[in-house]
Amino acid sequence: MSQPSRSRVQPVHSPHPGLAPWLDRVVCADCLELLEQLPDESIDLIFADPPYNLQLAQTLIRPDSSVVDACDDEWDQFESFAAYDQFTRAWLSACRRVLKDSGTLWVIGSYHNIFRVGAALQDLGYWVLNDVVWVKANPMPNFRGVRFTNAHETLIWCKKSATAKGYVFNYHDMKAANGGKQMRSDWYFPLCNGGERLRDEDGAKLHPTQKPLGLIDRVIAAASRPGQVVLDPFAGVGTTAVAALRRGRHFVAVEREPGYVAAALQRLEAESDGQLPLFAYGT
Amino acid sequence: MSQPSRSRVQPVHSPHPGLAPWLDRVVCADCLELLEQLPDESIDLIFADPPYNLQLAQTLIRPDSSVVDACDDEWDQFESFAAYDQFTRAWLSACRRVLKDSGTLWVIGSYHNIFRVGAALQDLGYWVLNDVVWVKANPMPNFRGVRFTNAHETLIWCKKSATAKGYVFNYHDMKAANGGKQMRSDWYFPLCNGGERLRDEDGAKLHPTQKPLGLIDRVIAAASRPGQVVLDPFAGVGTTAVAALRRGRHFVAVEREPGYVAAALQRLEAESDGQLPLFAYGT
DNA sequence: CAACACCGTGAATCGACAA
DNA sequence: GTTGTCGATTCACGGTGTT
Repeated sequence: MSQPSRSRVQPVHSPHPGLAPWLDRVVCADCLELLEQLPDESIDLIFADPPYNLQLAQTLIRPDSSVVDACDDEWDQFESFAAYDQFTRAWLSACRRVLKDSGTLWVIGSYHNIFRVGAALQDLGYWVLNDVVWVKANPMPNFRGVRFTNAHETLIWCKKSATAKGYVFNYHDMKAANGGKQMRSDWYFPLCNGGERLRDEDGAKLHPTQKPLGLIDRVIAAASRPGQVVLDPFAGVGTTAVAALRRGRHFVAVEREPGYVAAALQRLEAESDGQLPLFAYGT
Repeated sequence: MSQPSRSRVQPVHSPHPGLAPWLDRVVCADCLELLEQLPDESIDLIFADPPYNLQLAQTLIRPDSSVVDACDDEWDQFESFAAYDQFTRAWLSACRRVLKDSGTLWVIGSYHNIFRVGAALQDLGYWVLNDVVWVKANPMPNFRGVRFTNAHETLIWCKKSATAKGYVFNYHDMKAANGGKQMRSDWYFPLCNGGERLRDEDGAKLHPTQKPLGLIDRVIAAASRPGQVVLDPFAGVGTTAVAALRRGRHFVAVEREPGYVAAALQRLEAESDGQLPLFAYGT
């Protein structure tokens, strides 16, 4: 990891010392390499959407004989559960070092990986505050009729340790957003599609698993305050960064795939309408 | 484990050899002791609602009897998780031996234990088919307003191995029960209360976590056929047995606490209206 | 222009059996 | 183990085109 190669338009008088080179940047790097560069206890909130290790065995055909466009990307391939566990513990450990004692971590996953992630974070000393289910309005059906429709994903929300104090939970905002009743652990959102889904000129999706902005917005609105720093170690096409920007939070976005980084930068520059400093590439 | 001490009213001409002493019985025993008595590959469906009280697991299983610090000590957490994992792997292994190759296992839990259970069963070779969330119609609010309302629990449905064939999924029944559309992985049920909740003369709950009958009925209806055998290694007050009985499935119910066993027997005798053989106590 | 029909698609661990 | 055959199998939403 070298320093970013493009300088910002304006100097930032940051209340976040040591983060300046990466603050409000999308950095193209392996997340472990970048996390090594960040100071201890510098991050308020982490949202992580790691590879799910789907282990797809064959092509899936719909009843109308069309082929499902599966997530078969190289970055989602792991040799074994043991290899996935090692990867998981590595990034969770690195995140724990940079997380403030008052900070919290969110991870999203499916049954393929979430149990392993949950056990690993408990083993590392994180303390679970809630698990939350994203109930999908419009999931893909089970075409063969051999299982239940996979209609949800799971998020885990945890603090740094059982004894950690001072984490942010904007209880009243959540209650207000839920019609005056306490926000529950089941969240209903549609899949990311329509105009929100990023596509190339041919209409192909830019990212196989782009998350809905509304989902991440709720995470940021619930568990951070304006001016705090949100880290996304698997930033993809930058949905977390966009949500942070709109909510007035700083962000540090890390993504290994240059194509995703380019899409995220384009999205953020459109979002900020030229008012934001330029966003930087790492190496 | 001795043989049951009370004989049945009628001989059972069972298509389930080796299970006769425990078939359609509530056995008062530690589940590991009873599982040792069951033949290999004799069970079609297992529903397990294991304890997740870490303090309980610690006092029961921790090998040494050293005095531990308060439960907010990190080392203590590790010890506690390790003890719980050991307990989990033991009963999951025993269940896997008695499960038919075509059988499936369900486990229910909350964020306190479900990640550990899920990782353990994957490590043991079970293959997850679905995770299912029980979305609670009427959850207990979070009185202190420091977290989201804990409004769901998680069930994991798995088969014996990735290559196991022939598991039961009554797709059309589930579809019909869902108004003609595929049954999804999010199930909406109220908590067990009202007339369904078992209480003593003082109105106190007989069991702290009695599950709603509708939830377990859906599990049995989805994943077993009439005449098959359902095992519940943590039977509590016998909800699984009642559900199996009503659906025409045989059951083997194991529960360590005599008070719960007594409640389950009373419930089943009322349920069967004298038509069932007497239910047996183990030791 | 409104209403309707049609089509594409989404983190998916998606057969059983005989030769 | 591999291959070929037979058979059973989809929901919600958004975009486009037609009536």
